[in-house]
Amino acid sequence: MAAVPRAGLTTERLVRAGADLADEVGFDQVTVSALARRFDVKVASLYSHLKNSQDLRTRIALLALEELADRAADALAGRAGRDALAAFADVYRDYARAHPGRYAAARLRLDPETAAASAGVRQAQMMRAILRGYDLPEPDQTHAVRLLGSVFHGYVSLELAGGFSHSSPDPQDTWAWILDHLDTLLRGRPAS
Amino acid sequence: MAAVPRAGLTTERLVRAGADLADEVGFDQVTVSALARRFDVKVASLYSHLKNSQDLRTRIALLALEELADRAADALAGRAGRDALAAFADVYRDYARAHPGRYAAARLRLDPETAAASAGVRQAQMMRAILRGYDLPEPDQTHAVRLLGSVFHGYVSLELAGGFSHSSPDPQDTWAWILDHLDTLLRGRPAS
DNA sequence: GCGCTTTCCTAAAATTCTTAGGCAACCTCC
DNA sequence: GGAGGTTGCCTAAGAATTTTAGGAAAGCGC
Repeated sequence: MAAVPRAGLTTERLVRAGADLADEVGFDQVTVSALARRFDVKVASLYSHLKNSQDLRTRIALLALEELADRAADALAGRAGRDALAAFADVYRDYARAHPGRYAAARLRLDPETAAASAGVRQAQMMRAILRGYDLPEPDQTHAVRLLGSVFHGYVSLELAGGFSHSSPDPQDTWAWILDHLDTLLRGRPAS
Repeated sequence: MAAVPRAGLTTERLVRAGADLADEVGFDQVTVSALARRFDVKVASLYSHLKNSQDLRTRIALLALEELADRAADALAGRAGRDALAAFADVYRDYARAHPGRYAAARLRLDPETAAASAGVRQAQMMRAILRGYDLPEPDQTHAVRLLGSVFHGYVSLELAGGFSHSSPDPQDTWAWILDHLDTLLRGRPAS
């Protein structure tokens, strides 16, 4: 009898392949069936490694949050102030552009306890670390964390949705303008 | 024979009901089947009024964009400066909180020509009208349009995703803080 | 080699999306 | 008021996805 080689499925590999699939065809096109096809395996086989379709999506989201946090941590090393702010912001923007499916996954609504155990927490901590350089008293610091989160997510999200495409000025210039003004705002001094 | 009363389906009614459904169960749970159940009608019957499932979602998105633009236009009447800015921002936030499914629909990626014919264009025009009160030269005005869009969308989106829940300070305070600082930023003078 | 666990399978049910074609209700026009 | 055309909703059917249940075989430890 022909030996039937194992495909070597693991939750890890499935989630990573699911993330790649998301980047290629969009997060909401990620399906257990498509993933099975990619591994040339029957659909039911995946259910030994994944609880269900939602479980797959959640795991991709957690992977994306980890990757984002890792990159942010790297980018922040040795930086402070405006430098740190820009580095952090660029990580977000670059990640979203390079991995739109993963980025969309990271925006998935997680139930509170899953969210609390995710790398999203690390991201918030890094944001606070950046803001320490601006010496804001509470509750301003928290307000600022929320503002930065909103701007970064909002901008990246709109740019990804094609909101700024084919229009001048260059989105890159807007990005720099925004970072400049955020820096100024956090310093409490007027823009040039 | 028992008279079989017509359900009175129209594209209009279906889209409105679909939007309500989105608010109740989430935009991505909006399905042709669920909509048919709601009208107590067979699924295939909807295909006389809707091209397909994607068509339904697109129409809900366009409805939401119209509603948002209408509310924004109402809110802006007779206002200028910081007042107009806050009124516009509150329309977004309030709409998203009252109609989360519709708001999610409004974030749907539309193909460029559909987007160009949507009420999204009116929203951008209103944003520029608000900014005329701040007297910004180009390209700063465009940068500012993008910044405001990012902040409004980003904040509302994060708040809706539960990002600020159960944490102090009150999100309402953050919202006011952000609007204050945006106003200041646009004026080019330091915050108090 | 012998069992045990893991891995992947077949089979089957439920749900959704979509198209094709039919009958009956309604509107128009004589 | 009936004839004919149009519209509205139907039945039927196929394809895809999700999920569960249970089976066979591969590879591990002894």
